Amino acid sequence: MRALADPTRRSILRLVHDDERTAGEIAASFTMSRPAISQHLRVLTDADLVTVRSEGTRRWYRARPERVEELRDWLTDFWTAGLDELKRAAEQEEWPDRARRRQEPT
Amino acid sequence: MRALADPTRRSILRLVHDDERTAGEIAASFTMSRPAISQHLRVLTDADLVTVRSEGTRRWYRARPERVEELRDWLTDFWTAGLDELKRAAEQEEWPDRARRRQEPT
DNA sequence: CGAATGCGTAAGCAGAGACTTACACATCTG
DNA sequence: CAGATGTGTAAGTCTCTGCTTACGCATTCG
Repeated sequence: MRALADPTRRSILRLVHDDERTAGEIAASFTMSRPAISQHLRVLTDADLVTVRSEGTRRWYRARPERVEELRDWLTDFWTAGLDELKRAAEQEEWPDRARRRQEPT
Repeated sequence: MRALADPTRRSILRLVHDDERTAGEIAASFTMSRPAISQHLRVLTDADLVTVRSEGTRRWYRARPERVEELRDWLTDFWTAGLDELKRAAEQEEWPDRARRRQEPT
């Protein structure tokens, strides 16, 4: 989710949507420095939104469409299905008990 | 999009999904300070994800479901429909012309 | 009125995030 | 092997974000 929050990363994702591309090719599409793109690519791969394939010195990147769809489905679920359970969970916060857990619900 | 990137804001959104709630009620659901929630509510209202209604000294918040669905639709479009145009636009970056605009594509 | 309630805003701070330049490393190529 | 090529990593900077405390401003209520 956070990976998609950045516009540059969204652009990158679209670039490698149907064509495999090398890091250099991708970087050439932007004005910013190559390392910056490399870091964005790292975020995207960590989020499993793209896959990498090494070929010689080059690294080919490709999007993983199923992951984006996963995210869209999650967004749907977030909003409709299972809402009641989630809401109840959120409301539990209203009566804090001693076992206070880190604030990182879905 | 950025508004949904924060987990606290997502929780708030769910809280006011089907019930109108006051700022105080919402704040009581979290461990963090009330002003912090107030700021999150501001982000959400700025993003038109919730509406506010003043009643006396209280402020009632409610989610705008259509906006979330809008976002989900956007995500779908982002990934499927209109992809070619968007991709072409992104690739234009490859040949930067003098009129360089701020890096903020979709 | 004046105090109390319910909120938002201001200001400050610590940490995260998106860049940069400089560098390291692997792989091809002569 | 040595240089060139393609790429990731390190380290530093600047800005944004999410919090906090302190305060200000309406509204209600005694």
